[in-house]
Amino acid sequence: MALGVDYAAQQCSVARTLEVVGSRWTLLIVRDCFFGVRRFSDLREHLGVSRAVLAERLAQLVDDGVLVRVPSGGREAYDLTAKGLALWPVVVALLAWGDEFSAPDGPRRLFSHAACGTDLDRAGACPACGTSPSPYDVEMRPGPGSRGPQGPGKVSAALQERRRLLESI
Amino acid sequence: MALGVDYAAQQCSVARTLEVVGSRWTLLIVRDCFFGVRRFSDLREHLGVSRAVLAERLAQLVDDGVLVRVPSGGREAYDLTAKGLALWPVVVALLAWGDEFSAPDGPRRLFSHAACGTDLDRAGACPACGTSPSPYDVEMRPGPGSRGPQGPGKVSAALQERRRLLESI
DNA sequence: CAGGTTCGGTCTGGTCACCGAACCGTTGTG
DNA sequence: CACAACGGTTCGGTGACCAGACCGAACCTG
Repeated sequence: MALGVDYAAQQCSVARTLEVVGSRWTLLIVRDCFFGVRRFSDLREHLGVSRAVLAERLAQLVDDGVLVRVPSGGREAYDLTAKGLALWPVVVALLAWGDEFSAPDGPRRLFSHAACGTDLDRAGACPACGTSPSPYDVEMRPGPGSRGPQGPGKVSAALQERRRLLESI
Repeated sequence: MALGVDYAAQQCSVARTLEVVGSRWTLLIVRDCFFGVRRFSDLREHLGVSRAVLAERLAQLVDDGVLVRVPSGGREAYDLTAKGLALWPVVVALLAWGDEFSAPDGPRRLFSHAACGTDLDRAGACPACGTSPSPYDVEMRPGPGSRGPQGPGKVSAALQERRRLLESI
């Protein structure tokens, strides 16, 4: 991780993972990528992170093979790679814990299996199908804990719509 | 999180969770608690974190209800609360990702369901029973990626033994 | 093509978190 | 009682993070 980038002698896989995604903002950037935020300015608007840090994190994530930088309509965009998509269970686990202990009004977002419409359980699995759908097959919509868009920006507004994960905003 | 503790306006559960466990070392401390490390000096020996930071993190985790401080044989110890135990899926998800992408020799540790002896899958579920066992019912042992104790300390040595999770070292 | 705007960054100066090392009070132990 | 181990706290030094200024390239706009 940044923050004194290495957990030195740690061989443990948890530490190895945190070296990649353990820095401040990194996992929130990854989360936003799952939500379809792909552009520098959109990430900046939605996260409120400083330009310098965002640039550094994106470069690091590209370096680590979590994201790829792709030109898109004359501008740059960042897409999750297979390695990045594999972080979905991490995001789900963090989300579930936050929903359970820090969301008194209930989840702010709900996720459902697009194929069958069933809401996912806390582990990210579809109770009806008995499988854990890929994020491509997951739909997101506001939940009871939602208090409307959190900011005035177009990204916050877009994330209030029912939408498919990974679909570009 | 420390590191400029708050993700400000972020209402998202992922951000809320990271405010609690997103600081450097925090999740490694929690991981060690699952492994049975309970004492200040043992955590320090195993993690190599500075005294000041460890003290601050432990105090914060107790404040946040993830750990409880309990006297144990005249000394202090830290135990996971129910809220802390609920972080098991987060640790499992990070572990799985690290095993998949940063462990060329295979996992350093393997986990099995104590009740039936079956190895857990990447999601932390028991393929034989079809359930995700509580960490109390999980046994840990060295895997193919293990290169022996990573340090000379008694904690590193103890973690090379086959042992039940959460069992005090 | 001149002038302005948007985008995706880099640079800078200040602040705050992290680090190693030293210090300190309490609790066993010989 | 001397002494060590434990669980911290305190203290400079270093480096990460922040907001804000600056900058080059691409794209309108007239």
